[in-house]
Amino acid sequence: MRQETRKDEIINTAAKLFKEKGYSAVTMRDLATAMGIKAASLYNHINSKQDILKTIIISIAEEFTTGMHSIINSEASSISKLKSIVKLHVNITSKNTNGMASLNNDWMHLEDQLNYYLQLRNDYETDVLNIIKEGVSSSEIKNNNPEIIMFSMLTTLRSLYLWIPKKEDLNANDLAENLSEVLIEGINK
Amino acid sequence: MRQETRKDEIINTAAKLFKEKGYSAVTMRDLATAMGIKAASLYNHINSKQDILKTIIISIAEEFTTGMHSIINSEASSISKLKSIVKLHVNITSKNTNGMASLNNDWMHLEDQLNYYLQLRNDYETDVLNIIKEGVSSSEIKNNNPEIIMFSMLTTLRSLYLWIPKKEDLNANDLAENLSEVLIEGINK
DNA sequence: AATCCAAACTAACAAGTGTTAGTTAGAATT
DNA sequence: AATTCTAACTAACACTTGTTAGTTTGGATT
Repeated sequence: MRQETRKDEIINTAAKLFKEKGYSAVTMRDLATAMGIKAASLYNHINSKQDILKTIIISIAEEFTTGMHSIINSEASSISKLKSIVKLHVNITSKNTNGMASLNNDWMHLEDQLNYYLQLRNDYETDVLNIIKEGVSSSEIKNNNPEIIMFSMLTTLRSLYLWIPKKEDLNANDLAENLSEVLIEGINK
Repeated sequence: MRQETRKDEIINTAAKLFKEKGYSAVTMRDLATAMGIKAASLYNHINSKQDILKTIIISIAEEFTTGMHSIINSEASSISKLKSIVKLHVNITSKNTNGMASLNNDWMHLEDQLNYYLQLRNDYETDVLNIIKEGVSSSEIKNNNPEIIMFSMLTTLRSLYLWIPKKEDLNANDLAENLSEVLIEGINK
């Protein structure tokens, strides 16, 4: 457990503010006030506002990519791969809801790293879609439009950052379990 | 079919820009450039930047409220009420994807109307939740956590604005049909 | 012909933006 | 005791922000 540096504190505080108002609406003076210091002092620790955003988003995006690779390489049914994806989202989001908000809402304000992010995101979606298509081929999954299934799953999972903080009583495993059930089995009795 | 005024053009253009970069990142000069005029000229037609956001968001929010009321007052099973909600979202979103983006992403930048918006939103969620709970009581719907069901449905439906423009070939009815199937019946064969 | 009006313009404003330069104070290390 | 490091500070910069005031233009209405 590496201990939290001053830089980490700034980045975490920034993520929290970005979640509330969005990247563009948060000023360096807002961030400084939240830290209890003056704006100029921030620059002893960070390079730029943009660099804060980059740090927040890219690290999470890469975490998802790593997780997805290990799911793809596992020998498992399509359904159980989808369940692992649910778990992956619940786990990463639980650890860092504020960062997930930035990833979801402020990725378009990335500058140098925008294309890299878009590539990671696109690859990820393709991977999910392929798992669903495999499931359809092997008759595990109903032959609905695979893109609609992907869209529905991913948008739900991407919105977890809004929901997890409100339900702190529900632990991560239970949530993943319940969510898998709803997403995969439906709700009709 | 009321014809589009200059003010409407500005608001629609603003919604498009807000979708791409978010309310805070769009300047009045950006908007003016997109309209092919100077920033000051905008003020012959609109009162303020904030007023544009208000117009975009509140009208849509009220449309949802109206739709929900007629669904609640209908004599229908819980499942078919949920299907009507899916249709409501598909219809409203199809008509105005850009506005839906603002509603989803920039509501927190509302000033005078923020509390009103939050009230509409909260009432709407409560209505959805009650429909689900009724369905559970009447054994139409599986006894999963009703809040998880609501969360999953609403986040999917709220993200339609991202998806509909990419799939213009799919007509609104087919999309609503497919989406209902996935959300209600699940994907497991 | 005179008036009105919609819709654009130029010029300017006060406030706020991210960031840099240079400095200071205390704690830790040599 | 001298030095380095961490983390703050003040002051300032060049630029951008939303918005206002006042003016001009060309077409429609009287």
